[in-house]
Amino acid sequence: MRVFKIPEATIMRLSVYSRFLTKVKKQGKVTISSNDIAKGAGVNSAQVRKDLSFFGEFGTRGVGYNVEELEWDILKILGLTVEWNAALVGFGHLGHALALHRGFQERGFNFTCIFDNDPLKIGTKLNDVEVLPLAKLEEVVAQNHTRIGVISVPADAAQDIADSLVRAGVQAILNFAPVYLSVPQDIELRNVDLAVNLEVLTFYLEMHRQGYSTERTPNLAK
Amino acid sequence: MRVFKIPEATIMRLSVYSRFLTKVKKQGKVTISSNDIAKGAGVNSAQVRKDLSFFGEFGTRGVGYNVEELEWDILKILGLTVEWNAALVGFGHLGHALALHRGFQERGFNFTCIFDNDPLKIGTKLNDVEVLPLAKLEEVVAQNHTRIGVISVPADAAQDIADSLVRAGVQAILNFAPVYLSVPQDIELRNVDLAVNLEVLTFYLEMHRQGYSTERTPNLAK
DNA sequence: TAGATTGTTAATCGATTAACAATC
DNA sequence: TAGATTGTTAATCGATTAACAATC
Repeated sequence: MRVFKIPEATIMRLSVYSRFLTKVKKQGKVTISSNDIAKGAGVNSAQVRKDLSFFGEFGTRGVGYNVEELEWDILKILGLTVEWNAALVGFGHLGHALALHRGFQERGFNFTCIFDNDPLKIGTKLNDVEVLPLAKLEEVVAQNHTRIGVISVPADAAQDIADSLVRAGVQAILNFAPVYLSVPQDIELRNVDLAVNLEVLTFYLEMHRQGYSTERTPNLAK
Repeated sequence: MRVFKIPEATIMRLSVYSRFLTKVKKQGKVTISSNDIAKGAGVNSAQVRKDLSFFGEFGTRGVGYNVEELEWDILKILGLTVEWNAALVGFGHLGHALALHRGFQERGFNFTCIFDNDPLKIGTKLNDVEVLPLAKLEEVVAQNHTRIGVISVPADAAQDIADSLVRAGVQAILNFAPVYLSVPQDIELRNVDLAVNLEVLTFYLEMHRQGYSTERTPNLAK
């Protein structure tokens, strides 16, 4: 099997580039340089060109990139030229916010099934989608061939949910619970940890307060 | 000024370790090895020891770490032995979920002021906190000496909000809007991009579908 | 003492960046 | 042709990991 090693940071940046290109396209720009993309994404231009070079040649020397074509090419790389269905598990405040999140809709993500164990939530509907009990998860997710599961349940329930999703046949899990989940090697798992990012901030504030300079690698987030 | 270079990945892992230690403490364990912490956080034991070594010596050779002491020491490093007040800007679904997010409360984060520009939301209350109009942001944040701002407004409004927060004197910003924000160098800025993480998953699913193996660096998220 | 596990060094590995030939 | 900008190489930089002496 062909092996294709791409830094994960590259994938994350491509996602950022593509959204920036969408914005630039709306402003009517037709052509853009790696330098302008870099400024719009907070990285340097060599990084932009290097990231793209993993996947081919997309620009014209001396000219730059066609905004619309490059946007489309990146969306193709990310698998975003089709819509994706996902199962949402946990319909609390965060789950609710995710289900309605504009940033997901804009990029073609749909939550086609939603699960919770709260009797007050079960049976309610979000648009056309009925909230189902957790007991139905494996059956429904398997039947729908849903490939992506999103976990927004409390930390102590998350591992059980992950296990259920895996048994139901999902191939990828996005986990919002602040806990490390163990899943089989062939399952793609990513964690979004809201508190971790806030704690990075308090760490630096605390360091500054103590009179330390905390120079560090410039990175995407800065 | 003393310079203190710590990989940001180390800080993020410390946050994960400390939550795992809290869990372990509740289970009644008194002592733990770097190997067990590593398993609980999905990293290897050398990484755990290296991460800690930036800040001192916390264990006993041949024995391991005292769970409660290490938990506390890490919280101290992260600046989490005190409570933190933050300003929340944007009280839509996501802002609402963040304000009620258990993972923030547990770690001592309070949103002591909330802003939105929707007349229907202004004047409503969340617990004791009244939602104020954006026009009040700079005045209130400055008066309260709020050091952290959290942005959960649509992408096209985020830069203006960031500018306001900076003028109001915040030192750190956590941005949930899917856009790169430009802020002065001395402001700590981190982005939580919900869609980026989902798109990393679709990228790998798409690669697999096309018959590529996407071996890559094992990392914290996996 | 024997076994266990830390703290740290040095090697390895991988990602970022500078520089420049290619070329529009 | 002169100027601009890409694509790519090689150098640099930084983070991870293996290995082991220190030591409980």
